[in-house]
Amino acid sequence: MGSLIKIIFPDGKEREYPADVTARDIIKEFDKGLLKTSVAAEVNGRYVDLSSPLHEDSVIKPIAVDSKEGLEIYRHSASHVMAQAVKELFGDVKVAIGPAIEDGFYYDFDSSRPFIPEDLEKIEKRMQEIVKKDIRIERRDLSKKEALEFFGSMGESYKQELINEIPEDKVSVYKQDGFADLCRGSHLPSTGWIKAFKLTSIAGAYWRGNEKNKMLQRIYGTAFPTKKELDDYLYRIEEAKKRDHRKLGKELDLFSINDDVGAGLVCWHPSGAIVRGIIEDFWKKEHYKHGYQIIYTPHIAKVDLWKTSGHWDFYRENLYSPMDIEGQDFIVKPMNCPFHIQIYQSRLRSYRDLPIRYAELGTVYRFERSGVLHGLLRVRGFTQDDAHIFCRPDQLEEEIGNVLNFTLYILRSFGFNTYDIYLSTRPEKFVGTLDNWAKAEDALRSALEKTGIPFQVDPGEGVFYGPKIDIKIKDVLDRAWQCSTIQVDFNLPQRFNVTCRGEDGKEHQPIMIHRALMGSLERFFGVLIEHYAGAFPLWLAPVQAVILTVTEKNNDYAQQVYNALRGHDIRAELDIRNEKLGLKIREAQLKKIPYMLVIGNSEEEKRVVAPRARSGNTLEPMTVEAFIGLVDTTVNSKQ
RNA sequence: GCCGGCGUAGCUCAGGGGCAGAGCAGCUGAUUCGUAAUCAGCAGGUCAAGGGUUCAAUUCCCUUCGCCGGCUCCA
Repeated sequence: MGSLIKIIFPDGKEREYPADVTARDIIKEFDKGLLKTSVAAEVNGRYVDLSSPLHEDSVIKPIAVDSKEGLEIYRHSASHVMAQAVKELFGDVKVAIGPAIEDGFYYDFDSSRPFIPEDLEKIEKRMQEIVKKDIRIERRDLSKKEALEFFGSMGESYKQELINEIPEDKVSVYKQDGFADLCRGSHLPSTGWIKAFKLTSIAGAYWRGNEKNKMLQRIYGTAFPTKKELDDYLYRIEEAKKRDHRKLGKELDLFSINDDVGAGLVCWHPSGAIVRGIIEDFWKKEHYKHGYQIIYTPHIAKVDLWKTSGHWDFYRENLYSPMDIEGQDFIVKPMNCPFHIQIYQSRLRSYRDLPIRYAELGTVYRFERSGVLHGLLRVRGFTQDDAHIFCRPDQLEEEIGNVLNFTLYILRSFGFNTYDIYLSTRPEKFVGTLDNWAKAEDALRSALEKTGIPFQVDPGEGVFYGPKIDIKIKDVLDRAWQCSTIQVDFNLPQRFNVTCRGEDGKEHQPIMIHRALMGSLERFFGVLIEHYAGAFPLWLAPVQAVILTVTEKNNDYAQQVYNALRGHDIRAELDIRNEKLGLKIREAQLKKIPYMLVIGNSEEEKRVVAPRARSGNTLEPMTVEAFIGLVDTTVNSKQ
């Protein structure tokens, strides 16, 4: 008291203040208007409440409600308001944790009675009341002992458990009315700040994410600074649902997953199969170009193969049970690698032969727990675009670089230009030598750096047998799906005793690289459907053009046009039904067919077609040859 | 696997202890039509499956299967 501290403003100016000045006072003096939009302040790199007194020389920066940090604070306070509402409405609940998340917030409760959807409305209503009361949110710093007693007296055992794990002596508690929560902060000044929120769903969630613990009830919600932003968000969610590949898959007749067949097993319908066929053809052509050899291997094999590989021990949970064939156990394959190794080992290999790159569109089956299945994105049977590269240590870096560039080239061909890339390094349990790991990690890292694309390192997240690069693609609901993976493997070559004859005439062990570019065709197709909202670009579209007649009088000419297109390998359909043009266009539009070729009397007279693009644009009438040329150019550019 | 919700015609969905409903799609007929729905008629069902309660179950209860939202898991 009496002493002064030096404050550095956001604009760099300095001024002195008494030592108990609050962040609010300073921001107010700096810019009064700013106070209305600031939810907290960043002081010396730490977030503090506006009401916190500053005790030392500080660099201060207001946190705006619409900044990333501000929104997080805003939502975190919204989750506290929800918890208060729940505690008020349902007396016997205990609170667990309630953070802000990417699109909103959640809070986990331990409640003897499960929440039902109607409860959400009740809770929302109570939240409105709490917001209306504009209750001050106050911070109190307590010693751990005080905090333990405080939460103990309320029976909040989860909070006690959390307190016990906090290393510092002091903890902070945020209070609003009778509700108090253990929380690092910071928070909004009062509940009245919360303008727009909505509770979205109820779900079970294990305490601390561990399935051995009790399952709690989680309520998800979201909050935005304005009603408009909330509405926009909810609208975006609705729009995203329209792109859901499960919905579009049915509407566009692309695939089905049928109870009678079994959960997680995909049937590709003709239209979906055409897209898959095009993807596969493209994939094969590019693999030959990039020095791969394409192979085929069986769907079942003796279980011993997977005992040797180690999968039988490590991943038994995910393998289907063996079937007895003439007294020997066979299983349906969960991976392709052992077969590729067998092919490698079918004769003696020289170091001169390496690298050997075997690629296969291999269909594998893995048991996934029923709760995790999800359309095409998480299934029990799928086709990997798999490859195994056997190379010498000195070839590793170049091979990884090639694979990475190849992957990006393929993904870009399908219109995917942004990804999340992760480099996972050596975990605690690992096989192979430290030296090899270091070399492999360096090879992966340097290959990634050469692409210039940002990536994230996940320390210790590698598989036990080697480091890896994962590339994730985001779907429209912003869920990230792993497609591409590049993994170095020191383990399998050892287990199968994979060797090559070296320059010195002795046996050497090559390194194996596992890689999948699209991951699985099923998942990739699912992501593709959502990416394009079912409106596939011309080169992938199951039907590229449909010929629509105005009346039956034009049938003969329409048939000639159809034959011409078919003759040029254009996937065309002929709609000569006795229906009005408007209906035919509507139906073609709903099927998302790229081009509709309208043929009436005037087109027939001039021997032309009148194309209408999927966008709704009508093009100038053109000859069939001109249209074929247009299709060829567009297909070649993959637009 | 766990928590919650759901399962009715090919699709989207309403209904509800006492004869099972609509729209679209389908079929038949009429209509010959110019850029997102022509009109009329007909047909369509073990109400997911199995068990229980009841005079009576599609409806209420239990089990199983599947789907949806999460959790956990994901070589």
